[in-house]
Amino acid sequence: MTETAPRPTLEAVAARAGVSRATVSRVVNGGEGVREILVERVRRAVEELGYVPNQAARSLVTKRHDAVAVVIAEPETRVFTDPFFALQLRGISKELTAHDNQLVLLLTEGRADHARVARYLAGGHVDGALVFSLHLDDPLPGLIQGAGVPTVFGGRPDWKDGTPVYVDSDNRGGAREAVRHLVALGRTRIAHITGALDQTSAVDRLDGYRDVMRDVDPRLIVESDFTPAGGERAMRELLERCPDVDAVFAANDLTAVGALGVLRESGRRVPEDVAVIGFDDMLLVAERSDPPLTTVRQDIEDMGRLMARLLLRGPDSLGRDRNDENPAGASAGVILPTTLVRRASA
Amino acid sequence: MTETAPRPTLEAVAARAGVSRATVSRVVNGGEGVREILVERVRRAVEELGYVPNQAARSLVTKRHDAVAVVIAEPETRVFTDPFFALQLRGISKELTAHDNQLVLLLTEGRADHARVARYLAGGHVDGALVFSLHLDDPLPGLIQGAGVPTVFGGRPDWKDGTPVYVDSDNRGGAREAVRHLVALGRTRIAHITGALDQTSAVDRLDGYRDVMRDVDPRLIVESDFTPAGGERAMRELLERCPDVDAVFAANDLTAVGALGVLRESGRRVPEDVAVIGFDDMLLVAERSDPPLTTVRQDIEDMGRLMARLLLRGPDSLGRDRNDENPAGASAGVILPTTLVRRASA
DNA sequence: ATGAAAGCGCTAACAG
DNA sequence: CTGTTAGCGCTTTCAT
Repeated sequence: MTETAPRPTLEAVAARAGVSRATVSRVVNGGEGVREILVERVRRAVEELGYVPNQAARSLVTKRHDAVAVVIAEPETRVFTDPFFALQLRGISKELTAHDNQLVLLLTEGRADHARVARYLAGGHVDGALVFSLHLDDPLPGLIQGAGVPTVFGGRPDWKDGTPVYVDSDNRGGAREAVRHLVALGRTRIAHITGALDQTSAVDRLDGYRDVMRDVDPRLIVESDFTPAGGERAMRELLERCPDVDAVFAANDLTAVGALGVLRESGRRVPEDVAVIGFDDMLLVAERSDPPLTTVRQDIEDMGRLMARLLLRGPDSLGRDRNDENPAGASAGVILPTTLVRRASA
Repeated sequence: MTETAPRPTLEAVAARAGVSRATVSRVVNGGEGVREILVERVRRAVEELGYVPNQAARSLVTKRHDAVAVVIAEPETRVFTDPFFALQLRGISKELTAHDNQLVLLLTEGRADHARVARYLAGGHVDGALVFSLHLDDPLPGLIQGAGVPTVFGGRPDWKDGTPVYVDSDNRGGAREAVRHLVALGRTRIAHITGALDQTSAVDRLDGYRDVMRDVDPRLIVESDFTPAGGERAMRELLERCPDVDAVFAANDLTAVGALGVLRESGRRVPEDVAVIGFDDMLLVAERSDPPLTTVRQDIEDMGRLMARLLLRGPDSLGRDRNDENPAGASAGVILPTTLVRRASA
């Protein structure tokens, strides 16, 4: 259709405003130290010509890109079945937009893409990266760390060395609150169906459960995988091992819903016979399960926003304040609070 | 931490390989017409130095960016409650990656962002755009069309003038298939709960329903909004207006689930008394509803992939083949087939 | 406060 | 087939 009309350049604006390119550049970039009268003149020229700076040319000299990469590893997982992902992106997008940064999305499907992503990041095309990697053994975070790009992780990374900057929900605290609620309800045989334990979120939730249930009967802990089917399997096993169970804290809502089904099928009433609590507050399932699920909510969008903010603020802004209370080696993580949402299941 | 180590340039590689910059450039861009021996030498130098082309410098001269924008308008809508969005992005990402293109994500939250997006696209930062706009009266598509960037729309746009390139599911055909199935089941009082009629998908599904139900009792059509709550409301109204309804085709799964609840509550059995069919095959709800939902599936990921492919292939590849059967004015849309997935509800 | 000039790293004619 | 030479559009000293 329309040939890409040649866009006006700085030169054109300068000519039109009767000043030099340098002056136009100054005005476009804030207008510091330029006479008001000229600023005005340049502004008008920009307006009239519909001038938009050429980002490539600018980047070439400034070495900045005003763009950050968001890398999401292995999206086959839960990422594509729940709104997590979308909410996170929304939070990130809002924050980036507010700072005039672009969002470059990098999705990876296994090893094959690792090299590509690493190369891209190392290639200096973006000013930073926000990375989500769900699995503990994922080599990608390591590669990225090696790419020398400022990075903020989503979810606590399984790191030994260095102090990665990350943002996470208070999985452990949220789990504690859930279990305490169950205790307050007078339940004594409180079980836990774990998530996939190769993810820190699952580990942390298990730890939170253990914090409250000090010397719990180990049979009350069943390992699962965050899926509804996994929840069903786990609940069956649980019922077999401990028919007297009177409460279950599931690692997420999907698992909880699976458990709910098995419980009903076994003739038990929820919450009368067995109270159930989930995690995530995934509205679509938590609100519409039978009975509606009591669960631990995390503010996903806020998490995304915070990650972006941390990244843009620069590597030195975190845990390195003037009055540094933070001895070397402390982890630079930000933990977001969770809240218990009471519905009918507990 | 680490200062951005100065990245090696073409110059450096050239020096190391003992050739000119031009030769290195040729090799890096395919190596056509360069002696094998030199190609080899350059390749090694690139390898050893860890050279990565500076995209900004390249774009500056080629005017290409190997990047496409994905703009998703008004994500407060359903976009953030179902996996649609994520699947679409995955399809797009795969295709773009295969062609070494980057994905720049532009999310908009209302009018305020329109100008920003328009400016960005008009700014010539990307080679094309894939745009999703759900609402008929959304001004964004118009702005984008005006930006002069090659664009492919996701979902049939509500266009009068021009022939926008778009990809859509066969909403109308899918609806027809669903309703025909209901007819084949021997149902005679087949109702339709529509989606939000300011979206073409809802309109098309309604049209599909009408295609089969020629002179249907108008009271069997209830307008709704694609939400579970809307489905409940609509189903209540329907039951009141037509207590003899024996089947309902809901505009999507969420709506269908809402209807399911009301039906159960009213003492009707599904599918014995009333058969129900949804649309989308949103696994999380369709598979786990009670009873599991018979529904029309669309291949969302494929839709994304196709959009990207169309865009990369260039504006002239579509409906403009040598043997042009397509008179001027024909719409350049690609419609993807849907499939009826039978579960228990119909 | 403003302009002149020198590149940023790369590709694309054009010679040779 | 390979090297030389111009810029692409912008920022940034450095003078003025």
